[in-house]
Amino acid sequence: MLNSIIMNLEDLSKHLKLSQTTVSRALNDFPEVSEKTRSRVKSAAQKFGYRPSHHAARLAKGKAMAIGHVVPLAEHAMINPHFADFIAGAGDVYAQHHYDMHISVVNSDEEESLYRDLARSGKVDGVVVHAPQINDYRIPLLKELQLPFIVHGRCDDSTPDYAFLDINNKRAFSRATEYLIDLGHQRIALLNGLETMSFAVRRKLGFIAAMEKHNLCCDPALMVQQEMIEPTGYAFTKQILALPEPPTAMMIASMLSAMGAMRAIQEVGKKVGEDISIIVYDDQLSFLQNSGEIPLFTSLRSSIREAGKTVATQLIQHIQQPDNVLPQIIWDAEFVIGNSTQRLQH
Amino acid sequence: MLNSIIMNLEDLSKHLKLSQTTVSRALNDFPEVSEKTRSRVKSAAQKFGYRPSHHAARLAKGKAMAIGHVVPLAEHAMINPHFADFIAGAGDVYAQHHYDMHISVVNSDEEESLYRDLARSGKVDGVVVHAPQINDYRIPLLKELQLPFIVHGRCDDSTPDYAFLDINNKRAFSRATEYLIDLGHQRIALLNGLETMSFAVRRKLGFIAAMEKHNLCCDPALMVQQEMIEPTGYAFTKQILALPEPPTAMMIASMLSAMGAMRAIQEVGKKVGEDISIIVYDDQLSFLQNSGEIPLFTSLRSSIREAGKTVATQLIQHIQQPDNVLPQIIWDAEFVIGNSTQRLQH
DNA sequence: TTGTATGCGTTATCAT
DNA sequence: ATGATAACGCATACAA
Repeated sequence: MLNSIIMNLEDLSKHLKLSQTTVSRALNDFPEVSEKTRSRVKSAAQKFGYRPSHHAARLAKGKAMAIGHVVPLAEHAMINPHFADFIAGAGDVYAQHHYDMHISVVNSDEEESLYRDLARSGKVDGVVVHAPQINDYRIPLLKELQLPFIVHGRCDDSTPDYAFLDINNKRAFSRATEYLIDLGHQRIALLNGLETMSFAVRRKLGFIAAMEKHNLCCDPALMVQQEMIEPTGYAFTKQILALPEPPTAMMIASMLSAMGAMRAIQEVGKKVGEDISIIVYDDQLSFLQNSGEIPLFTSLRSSIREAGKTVATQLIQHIQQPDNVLPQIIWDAEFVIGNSTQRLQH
Repeated sequence: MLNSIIMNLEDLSKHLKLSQTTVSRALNDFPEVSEKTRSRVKSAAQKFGYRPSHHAARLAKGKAMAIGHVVPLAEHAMINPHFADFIAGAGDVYAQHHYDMHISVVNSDEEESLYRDLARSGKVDGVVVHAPQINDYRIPLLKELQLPFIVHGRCDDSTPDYAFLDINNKRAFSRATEYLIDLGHQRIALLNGLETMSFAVRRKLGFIAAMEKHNLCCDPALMVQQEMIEPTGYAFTKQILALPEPPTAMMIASMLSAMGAMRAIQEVGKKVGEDISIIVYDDQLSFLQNSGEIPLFTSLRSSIREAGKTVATQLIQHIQQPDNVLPQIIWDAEFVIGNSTQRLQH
């Protein structure tokens, strides 16, 4: 390959003594081009390492062939550990469909302006909305801008129609809580995520529904909403284990929190499963595997990477065929029995 | 704002009864435009929600105003948990400088082709090379393609000149190992990362250098190279604790592995710090904080998010002023005493 | 099956 | 201080 020369379509067509049109058609696999010409063109392109100018092609076509992801992030804020796996799944799909992935890291106060720019500048053909909030302003904004989008997660139910992929978090948590109750547990703690996140609200609703159905009380001292990381899981678990009447079971909203909870439990000399039962929501992050023949934790699980794939696929389909209306998808989390739950011993 | 209409430069200039040239100059803050005209143009642009077409501007300027990041990823492979924090740091800098971040997820076998496309298509003005390997083919490739790049990490020393930002991993590990030796430890385990990664090789070199300096033997049974995640840390630690002569201290290459090691240690009824000392390399991932007044772990630490910022800054500087040659930067990891190390008890 | 001419929406050059 | 006109490098409607 002759990489010292950078060729454009004009150079290449002159070299081949063909028109730019024909060369363009040959490279883009138009059917009317003769096989002979096509192979001649393609091998020349290969030889010279020709690649069409991205921006020229996009300008001519009027399509960005790119999807945007916006990551709101204050200076010292935590970046959501789920993000990488979601991106990996979505990025995989983009690559297959020859779409580009455009990621913007942005201060919260500039976020609206960013969405406007994304829509009007033609940088992207659509966006994925991450971390939906209660009553999220982005849904009406994106509708106004007429920029195709799909939400990973859900806003509250009062929000008008929009496309999303979400887990049935309420059902997942009510079901798992009932499982603990069936095992005889009555004092059950809820280690939840921040309640600005709609998934956390739904999980709490599911938890409460199960408890109330069985006439059990939700002790506020056993419930917390906080960032789902190891240290917070550790601290809260330490705290509730020191209560006069500690819980015998816990519902935990993430693997990272569960790691912290486990550390706290072991530190006070108790055993997960035997002395205290745990069910954890497992997003199957690639670096936090809860697998094996019998997994460490009894868990609710769904793959966030698969979610990324599905969201990306749906959005691309819609962009390519706008009459193909974006769906509302709700997945049920899988419930997997592991080693962290046992019948309550008396 | 009137968002129903999408205006381009021509529309806007006609509305203002000015030439496109003047409008463009006003919006791009050229000095020759009168203040009166500029403010008139800008407020009209604001009013109509005008944003210049991204691809048209890029085509005209001949610059992509974008930086690429390539994430090689097989179907079921793990995505590096460090990636998100690095991206957060880099993305922050891109936003400040009005650069776009372009991320490609790619199968390893298509990676070379992707780099060629990135370079020739003008999609990006430069790339960040992640996870450098021993004798990494990407360095000569990117040089051949004349695409500006900077490596996060380092290849082996035989590789010709290239720009990078790396930690002095060898010194970090030799220093920390010596600290353990000074505390009286002699049987020290090394829980390292995969040895295809150059940082793991350097860390091992540092470990061995310290041990040999003090005439201590590096028992192969106490050393492992594996993916740095919780389950592998757990399994290896379980294994070495069951040896007839278990180690009294461990050097661990990541926080995730250390979480696993801690779980194994607690499970056999021993205490981190008291019964076994641990020093961990802490990349300060935002979701794995090892902070507090006295941190849980004695650690070597450096912020991967800061690394992302610095790498991005350097690359942008070089792209904007190519005579501003890309540097080779080596940071020393900070050594912080926490609660996981103690003098060996006899 | 191939070629000609034009458009995409900017920025840059050269006038005025 | 402002304007007319020409790139930028493709894709595409229309012609042959």
